[in-house]
Amino acid sequence: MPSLKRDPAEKARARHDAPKQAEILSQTRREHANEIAEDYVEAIRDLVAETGEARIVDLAKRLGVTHVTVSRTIGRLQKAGLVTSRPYRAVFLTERGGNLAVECKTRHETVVAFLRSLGIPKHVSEMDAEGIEHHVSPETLDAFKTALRDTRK
Amino acid sequence: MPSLKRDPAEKARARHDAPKQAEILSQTRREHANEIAEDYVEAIRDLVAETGEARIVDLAKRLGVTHVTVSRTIGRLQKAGLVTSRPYRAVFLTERGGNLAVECKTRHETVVAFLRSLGIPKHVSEMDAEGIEHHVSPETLDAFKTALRDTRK
DNA sequence: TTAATAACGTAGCATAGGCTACATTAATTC
DNA sequence: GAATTAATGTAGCCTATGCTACGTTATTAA
Repeated sequence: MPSLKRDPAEKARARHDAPKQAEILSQTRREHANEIAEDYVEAIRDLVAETGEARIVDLAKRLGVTHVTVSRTIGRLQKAGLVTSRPYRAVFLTERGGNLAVECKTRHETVVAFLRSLGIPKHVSEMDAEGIEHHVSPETLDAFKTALRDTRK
Repeated sequence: MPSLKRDPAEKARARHDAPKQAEILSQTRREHANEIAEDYVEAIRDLVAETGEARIVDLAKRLGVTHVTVSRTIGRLQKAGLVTSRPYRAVFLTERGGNLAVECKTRHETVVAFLRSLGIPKHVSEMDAEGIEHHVSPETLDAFKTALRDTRK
């Protein structure tokens, strides 16, 4: 019968790596909060590069959500200082938003190139990179770049 | 002055890859829904292996959230058929939950081993793997395994 | 056997991120 | 210049995932 108050020895063992694991998972959750911001600034940057401006409808199409969701999220990004927006006008990146976008873009490209270098097909690389890129630390990104250099040699 | 109805040519260009990109991002969002389930079944599996049962408090400690969050999530996992639970009792995995846990564990270990093989330090590998593992397709996982085999040769 | 306490449950709040339905604004067009 | 329509905004709903505060249950210990 499982007891409500467990053997302290077992508890200690169970808890041994718990704080460390908890910290890792908390960190991963924190990263997730940034994923959407990164996806948005990347999309805004692309649209501005392609058409000169980022309209809410086009962001909605590119991100696969409704314009309502985009509109609300843009409000949050504006509060976060990543974009500027005025009612019924296009959205643009602030300097901070632009820097983040560039960082995301290069990181994305590195991850895709690295996966491709492992022989993974293009569409799979693109798909996986979209999820992976938000969880790649600078150290790991460097390791990817190094591996790419070595492959090309 | 930005116009509300844009040049159709520019619009078409902007929208060119939008559906594809939207689908990728939607898929990534869908994956996210499974991430927490995977983290939970892994934690439950570990606790059962270590102490014979998975109590809510211990899950809370390991996952870095309060027991309330765990309790509610366990309810969802039960509805999803991944765990069994009764009030004031420990949580256990169903067969499906167990299978998922094993799959997650081996995938996690593969990702960590692969990152380690790139020269990335242990703690960084563990940290990044926690985020990356949920976004690794079977193809990419195979590529990781192959790369590991080649490294060891 | 009763009191203490650890574990768990419940109520209720917050935020993020989705949605539909409908109102409003601004650009185009007639 | 008025009508049309695309783009945007607003209201309101949903789920998931966090939380605190407080009540309840079950085990342990006095």
